[in-house]
Amino acid sequence: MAQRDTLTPQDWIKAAFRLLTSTGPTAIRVDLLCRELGVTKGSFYWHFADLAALRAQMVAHWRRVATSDVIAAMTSAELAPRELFIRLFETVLSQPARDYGGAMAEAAIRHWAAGDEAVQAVVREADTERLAFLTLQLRGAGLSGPEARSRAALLLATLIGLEQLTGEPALPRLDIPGFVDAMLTPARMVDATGGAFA
Amino acid sequence: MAQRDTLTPQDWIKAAFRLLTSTGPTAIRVDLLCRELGVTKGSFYWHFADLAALRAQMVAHWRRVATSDVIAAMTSAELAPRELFIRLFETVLSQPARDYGGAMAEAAIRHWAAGDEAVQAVVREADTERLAFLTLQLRGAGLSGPEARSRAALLLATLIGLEQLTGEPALPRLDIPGFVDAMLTPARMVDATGGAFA
DNA sequence: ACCTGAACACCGTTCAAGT
DNA sequence: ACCTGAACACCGTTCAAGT
Repeated sequence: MAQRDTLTPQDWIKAAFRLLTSTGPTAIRVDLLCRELGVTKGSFYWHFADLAALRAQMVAHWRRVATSDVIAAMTSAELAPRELFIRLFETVLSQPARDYGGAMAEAAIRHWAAGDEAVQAVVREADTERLAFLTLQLRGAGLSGPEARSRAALLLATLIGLEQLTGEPALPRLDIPGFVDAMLTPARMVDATGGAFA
Repeated sequence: MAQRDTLTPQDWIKAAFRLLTSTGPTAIRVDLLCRELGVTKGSFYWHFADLAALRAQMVAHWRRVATSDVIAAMTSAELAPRELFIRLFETVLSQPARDYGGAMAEAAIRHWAAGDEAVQAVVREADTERLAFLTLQLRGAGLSGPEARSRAALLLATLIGLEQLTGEPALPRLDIPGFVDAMLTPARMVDATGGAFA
């Protein structure tokens, strides 16, 4: 593809995401990456210690684009919580538009995390950042602390799950505003001991 | 481990899930499986055409245990939708109790699906079956057709997402009954053209 | 029918040598 | 600094031979 006379880490990472989305996770191989970039395998090992190092960089890129950048964009848009959540769902549901692999990347990354401590740490960071952001928004919408935390985790789970489902069993038409409204509506929370929760 | 004098496919599948949960997805290797079962590699290739065939059997097993069996158990318990949903969430949140790999299996299977048509077909079947079951329950709880379908997809997404999050960023305490109540509460549904939805 | 043991093939990784 | 080309190592797969 379009390349300058010397390769950058970004070139390798982009090529790897391209292979991931086009052919699947097994296509992330040194020889295929090199064919894609028109170099030999030694070049790869000058830029990266091994394939695990490349995956680590892919995960770092995903963390930035899929988490921090999204949160920054949402924050700067200064939307009310309700509209912000609706836009978040729309972003997740319009998967193919993303350039870092979309749903395939999420599945691959969470899979890699199971066998790679470093990857797992980054995924945890991303989830924690998302959770804190969602909790903040829900507090802003008037929910109590415990309730905002609970609903934030459930919202995050829904977003992650939808990412895995998009395109799969032909999802029905979703009433996102209705769902968001339901999530913004406080419930009576009672803890296991029977005492008031909030 | 405990083995009769001749191995069954079940022995291999169980060993593979054991390796998956203990060491991660990269541990599903012919040599490691054989060490675990006390045989040589030729034995594996008498039972299975290749590793892809073993994975296909693992996916088939997951589909039965994680989908059909769960639905059958829920159905025979004859619970009201609200209690049924609460129990479903509890089942998902108590991951380690499962014997087919739990959350790690879900991530691995959805990852394999990206590069394997046969696996993808089974995952699609499982999702479709879950979706139909949840939709049926929501209709039983009094939601309209379109609303039940929408909420069923969002419920399924939440369950799948929670499976990926369990244990990860130390989830806060979740108010599952409150969430279920919110999902059972009908919303005014209006479609994109502005007309009444249901 | 079920498994052994050795061979082969593929792809990840290394490294001395080039520019 | 960045890459080539050849070598090596590992693990998936095959297969003739054993019981």
